[in-house]
Amino acid sequence: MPYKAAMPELPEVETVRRGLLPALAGQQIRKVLVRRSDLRIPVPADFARRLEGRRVTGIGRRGKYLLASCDGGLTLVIHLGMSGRLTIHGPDSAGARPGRFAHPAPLPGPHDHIELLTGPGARIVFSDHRRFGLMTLAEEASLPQHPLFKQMGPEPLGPDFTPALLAARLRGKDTPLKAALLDQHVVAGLGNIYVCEALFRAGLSPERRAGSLRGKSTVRLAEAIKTVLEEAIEAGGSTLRDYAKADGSLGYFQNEFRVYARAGEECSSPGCGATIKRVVQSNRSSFHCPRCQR
DNA sequence: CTTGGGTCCTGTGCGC
DNA sequence: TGCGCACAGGACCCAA
Repeated sequence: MPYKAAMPELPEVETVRRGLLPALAGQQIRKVLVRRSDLRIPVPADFARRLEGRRVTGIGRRGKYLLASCDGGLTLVIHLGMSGRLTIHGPDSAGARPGRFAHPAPLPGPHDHIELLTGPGARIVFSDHRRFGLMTLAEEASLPQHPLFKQMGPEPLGPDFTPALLAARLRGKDTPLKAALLDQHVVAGLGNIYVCEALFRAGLSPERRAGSLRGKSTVRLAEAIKTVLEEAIEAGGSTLRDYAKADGSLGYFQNEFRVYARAGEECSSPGCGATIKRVVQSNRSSFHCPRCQR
């Protein structure tokens, strides 16, 4: 099965965050265009009015969500869903750096739903042909209580994410490990690709009951999750320097997948020799090595 | 409470 | 060459 496009999971979102920083942080949002408001969560009717004139003070990330802090305590919340893209355009004249910005500015495409204008010709375009993504606003002070974040699990790259914490999150769960790790309430930011890859690196079967992990397995899993995410961010960062779009889709980490989309290929583990299998769990493909992963 | 399945959306790639 | 359909999947929603 050929690899198609990068799905925005934590590493891709982090790559987008870093790519967006120089174009948006410190800038004033002068004008907001909402061409379509029927995203996963409807864009609020007062979205443009509340955002226009604010200065972006920083860009953070929580799980797969981007959080653009604006002055006045307002936060622009962005989720890329499956197919969301943020493209940086302009500016028109001074400062345009070929290869860094997409230019000249094309006419808006049918899936360019929201534009943030930051200067003459300078803008950030949010496009999402499947409209699984969203853009909305929230008061920064109330973000922890926001429905999107209130129940969200720990950041896997945060200092709190220890094997003990992971063990506590998985304890008592009767679901397969695959489903448990896809659940954003257990750990934030993992999607199908990195769950597959982390489970391979940890030597754990995606069909293993989540509550059955003990000591060393939990340690291996927590370390595998951190390692695979860090490696993917590193790969994304290395390509971001060279390409125009802050969409996280041009990373080379796809070449590093050891099981994802590799059904039928030989396991890359030295001396294993088994064939990578694809099984369907929760209507999602799970790729794994039946010999290395128990 | 937990768990699992359906659903949304549209571009891509395959078989016939 | 064109048509129809399976597939990709993040996260919400609801039923059991």
